Amino acid sequence: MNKLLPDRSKQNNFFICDITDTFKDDMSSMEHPIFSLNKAIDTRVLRYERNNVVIEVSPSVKGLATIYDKDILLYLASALVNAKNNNEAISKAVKFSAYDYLAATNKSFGGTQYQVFKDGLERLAGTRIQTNIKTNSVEITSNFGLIESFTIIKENSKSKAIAVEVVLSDWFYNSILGNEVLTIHRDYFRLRKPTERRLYELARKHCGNQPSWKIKLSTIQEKLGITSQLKQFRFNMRSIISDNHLPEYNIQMENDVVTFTRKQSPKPISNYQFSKITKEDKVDKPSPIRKKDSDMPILDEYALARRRFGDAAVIPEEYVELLKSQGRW
DNA sequence: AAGGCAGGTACCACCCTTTG
DNA sequence: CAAAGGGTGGTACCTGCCTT
Repeated sequence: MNKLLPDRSKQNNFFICDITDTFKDDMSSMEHPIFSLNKAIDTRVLRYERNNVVIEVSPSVKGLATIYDKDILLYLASALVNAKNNNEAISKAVKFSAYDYLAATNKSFGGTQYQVFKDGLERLAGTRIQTNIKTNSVEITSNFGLIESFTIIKENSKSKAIAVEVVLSDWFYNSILGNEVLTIHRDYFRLRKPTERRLYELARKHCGNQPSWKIKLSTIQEKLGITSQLKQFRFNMRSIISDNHLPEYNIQMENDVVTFTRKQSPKPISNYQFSKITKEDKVDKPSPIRKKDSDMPILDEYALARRRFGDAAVIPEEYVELLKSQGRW
């Protein structure tokens, strides 16, 4: 019987960068499964091709980064975004303690957790992504890791806290500078099954604030990155549906069509918080999205707004007005 | 063909102990 | 008491064999 993990968190919200969605522009509808759902070491090369854009995810000998390893990136994104919102200086190199990470992501503090944490860092650093995204009709092939490097610093003087310094890749860091922030429900970290975690991500992204969203079972299997047979996946889906653990969304399945519905009525859109942007913040400051030193593809405001308010949702006029007043629309 | 089922592998939580 | 480490058992995805 699959039970939710205990809730150890005291925080209400968790800000993340939705890093699997940062290959924007011509790839806006892409949901490439970058992270492995398999618990066994996964050394496959994942390849995705669409409209002459090729994305390849290659593991190191340690295997592909898993969906659990992604927690590290979520934690880092959260920490950086919070620091940025507090007007603190941020950089690509981030130092933090393993204990803080475990606490923030609802994990226990057993010795194995520290080992798992270290293995996760290795997989994150080892997993390489290669893509040939075109910018200004120049095709550039770039190859980068999920994180650039990491250093474990053991402090044995006063505390035993294991400090870790992670250097983020440009790709990830720029997505934070670009303010690509969504809030995920804290119960995400209580989801035990990798499949459940991916399902929540998909629901969050595609269903958003819409009342419902339908997708074929075989399509969702592909988007999730599930490689087992369809019959096996169908069986697993039934058990996930009967568990009904996903925060914010219900799932139903009929004739191999999966339907997501909101658990509660969506928040009134005028109360929707779009990543803490207020008029006061923005008017006299350049938009972080338009950072000059950002060499990543710039998201257009429309795509950004669509992301915030859901693909089919109407973008609130006041938000459009806000953007217009800043010359960003 | 399609579903049932068990085994492999690694991960994670739980419990307990050690360390400062 | 908080932080870190170790051992053990449950869990999840995938694979492949077996049954219907």
